[in-house]
Amino acid sequence: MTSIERTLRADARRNREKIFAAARELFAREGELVQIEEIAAHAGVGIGTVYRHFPTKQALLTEMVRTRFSRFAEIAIECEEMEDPHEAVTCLFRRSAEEVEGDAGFQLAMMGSDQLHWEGIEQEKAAFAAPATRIIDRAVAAGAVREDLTFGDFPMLMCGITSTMYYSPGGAEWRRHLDLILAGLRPGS
Amino acid sequence: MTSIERTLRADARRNREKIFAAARELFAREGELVQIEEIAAHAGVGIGTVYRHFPTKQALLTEMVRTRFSRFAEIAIECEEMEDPHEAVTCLFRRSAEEVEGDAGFQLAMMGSDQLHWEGIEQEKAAFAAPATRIIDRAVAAGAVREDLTFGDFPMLMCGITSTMYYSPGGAEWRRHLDLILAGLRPGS
DNA sequence: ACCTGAACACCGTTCAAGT
DNA sequence: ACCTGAACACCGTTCAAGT
Repeated sequence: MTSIERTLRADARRNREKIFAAARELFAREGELVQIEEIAAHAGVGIGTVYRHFPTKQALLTEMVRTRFSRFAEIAIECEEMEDPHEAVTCLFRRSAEEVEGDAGFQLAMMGSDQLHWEGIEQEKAAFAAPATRIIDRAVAAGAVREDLTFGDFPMLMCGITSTMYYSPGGAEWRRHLDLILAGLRPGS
Repeated sequence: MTSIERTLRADARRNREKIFAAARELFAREGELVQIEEIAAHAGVGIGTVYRHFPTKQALLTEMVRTRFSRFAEIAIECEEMEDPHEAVTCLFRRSAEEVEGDAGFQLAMMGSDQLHWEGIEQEKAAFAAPATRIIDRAVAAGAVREDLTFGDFPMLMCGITSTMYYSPGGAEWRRHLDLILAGLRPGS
């Protein structure tokens, strides 16, 4: 709980949480198509209350992406514990992708994670980048992946996989995409 | 020139062309952010005239994507002429990607090329699919790429590469993405 | 036949009035 | 302090009036 949330009046904090939960559910289902009025209705508050807690629609969505994204650091840390350097890399890609599955809004966010759209989650990015970089560097050092692989490739490739999820929803087509990507990481290009 | 364009009054046809040219330029530069009013102003006509020629904004954009996309078939046919089966595949990916470069609107279209958004270009898709399928099947038969590669992988992978172009504009980062993809197509996964 | 732009609809955002 | 929803702004789309 942040200090802002701590100092909120009890009813205001409940409202904030209801708005957040509604937004999360609807954003996951409908992506950027969610309307503020719909979120407000679903949360049982007026639109003005939504704007009191989140200055813009974008700010609300960013806040949700932040919480979702923070899971990535945990995943990376878990993958890092794997013995085999190559399996750790595979784990990093696969589990990150699975985390995005089923949340259209989060997928959109991941597609543009380099972009201005999603400023404000720098801290979460850094918390993920540290273990993820170690995983990739270790695999490079062990000769388990192509020697020019860097952490910077991760968001780029993730963007591609996520695009497949978003534009070919429901199916498991993205797993095929992932497999081809992983094949491309093998050493000796 | 389609039969519809042929039967248009001379001034109407000129207007249609001006609208189309304006839309193409602005869509390439601004993507989906282009406003109809801006296109109309740039073409020197009223907004009503834009709607007379194209029933919706989406229809106008689809029409432009259609002309852009028709280049893909030509590219595929040229790539097919290459001696080396593997080089033909590389050519197909690289030149298709280059065709999309520098046109933000077209990139958006390619990202969702499987999707409803871009219905109405089936004919152009088929004209591209035929030579592209031959290129890929030939490379598979020659053992030049992984044996499970199919034409269906092309739009999926293109979607990924195009996402990198769109979300990391200007840079050549997408070429890195392409290189990793191509590496993933090598035989023996 | 075709063109025009005022008017309408929709949705993000603001703010005066209420508790 | 916080909540509410009518009102505003913006942009896609329509349609009555004009040539």
